[in-house]
Amino acid sequence: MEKKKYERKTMQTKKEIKDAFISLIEEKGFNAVTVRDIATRAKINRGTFYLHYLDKFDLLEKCEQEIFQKIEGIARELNSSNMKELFSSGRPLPFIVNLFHYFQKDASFLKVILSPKGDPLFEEKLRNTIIDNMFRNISNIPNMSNLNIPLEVMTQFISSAHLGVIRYWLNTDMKQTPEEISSMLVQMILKGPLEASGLIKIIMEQK
Amino acid sequence: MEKKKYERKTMQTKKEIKDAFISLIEEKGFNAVTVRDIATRAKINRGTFYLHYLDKFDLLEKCEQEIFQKIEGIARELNSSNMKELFSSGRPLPFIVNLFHYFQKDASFLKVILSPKGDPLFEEKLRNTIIDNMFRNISNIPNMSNLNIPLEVMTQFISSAHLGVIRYWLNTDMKQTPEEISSMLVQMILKGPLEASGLIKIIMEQK
DNA sequence: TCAAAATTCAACATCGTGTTCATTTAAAAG
DNA sequence: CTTTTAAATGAACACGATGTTGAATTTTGA
Repeated sequence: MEKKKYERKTMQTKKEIKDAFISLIEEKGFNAVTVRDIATRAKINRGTFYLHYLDKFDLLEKCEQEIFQKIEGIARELNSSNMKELFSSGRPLPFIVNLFHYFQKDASFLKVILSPKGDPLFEEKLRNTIIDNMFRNISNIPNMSNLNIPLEVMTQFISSAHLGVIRYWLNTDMKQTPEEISSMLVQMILKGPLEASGLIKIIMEQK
Repeated sequence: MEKKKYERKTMQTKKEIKDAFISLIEEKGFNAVTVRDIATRAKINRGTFYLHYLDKFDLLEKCEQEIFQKIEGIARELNSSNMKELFSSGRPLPFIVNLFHYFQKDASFLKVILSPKGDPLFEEKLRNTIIDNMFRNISNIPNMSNLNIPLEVMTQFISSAHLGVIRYWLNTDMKQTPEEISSMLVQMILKGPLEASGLIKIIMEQK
């Protein structure tokens, strides 16, 4: 009760700053947002902003850290899933499903930050996180060197495809359930997108 | 010979501006680059910059326009390829192969502009261009509404996967030939990345 | 009510911006 | 080589965002 005495007040101010920040990124893009803008929108003094953050980059970093801490939490609470089981079952990784569930909750921020108005570095970090958790126990597999396609090329393909679908899902207001969308993803990964969607069949049946 | 009299001089200055611009984006990212920086690096007066461009955003736009004009040229010179033939042959679309050939030439700019230090909107525009040219004659196909996976989800998956591989290829100094890398891509699209790479087989053979 | 913490307010030097205008430099043409 | 004319320079300007300071004020919890 010593250090937390005035915590509530501080937290409220920080929340107002973050809310203003997100709405401003959505409107004009992160780069165009100024500390003035944030202070005005949050109805605080510009000096108050600097009591909590070094600058707008610091604020961005703090916001992103929150997200990654939650993702780490999700990854930790899952027993590292068995790849072999995944591949034969055709079911999405529990990590991915839970990720979509979480994204649904923090959609407003994630949608903005993953858009072209947001932070390109965030997408890169998120891609790496997804790959790390997806192939967590794959490094010990031998004979990796003689793949038809370099492992790195494949992981870039998979992680980018995931991010593309995540971005689309957020931008279209999450019409599908987390289970539906992650199931689509795993089907496209396992069979290829043309086969999984059935499009290839339709095209082939045409004269 | 009326208007082009002093064209050479102008062009040289513009080239110096663009070269300085690209190297500066690579160093500090587009957002951190100032007109001052560009003028200093290009060894011109700051005022001279404004004789040619409105601001750094205008310069960025002009640079990107050049790229898209070249891509349009590539798309035009190809007879719109037959999807059915593509799917049964397992060969990459000529458009994609030619795109990689062109990317190899303008690699220095494309690598930078597609990186997190570049312009996120450029990637989005490039993704749309790729999809437009890939599925050019697909809108007339009936029964699209009852696909297993919404067409938009599939196209986001495919275009994002392509961009991921393109980014990787540029960042690793294009170790594969355009033919090789686009062949990997089409294999991953047709069979799925795990099957195409052979990784799934290796994992399944493990006890 | 009182003390501490959080916030406000005004002021400051610094830097990048975009514009201007007179001047200088350099290229093409005679 | 000289003239013409476009391109580039250099200096100055007002503006707005930055990050910092110190004193005053408000809010909070005890």
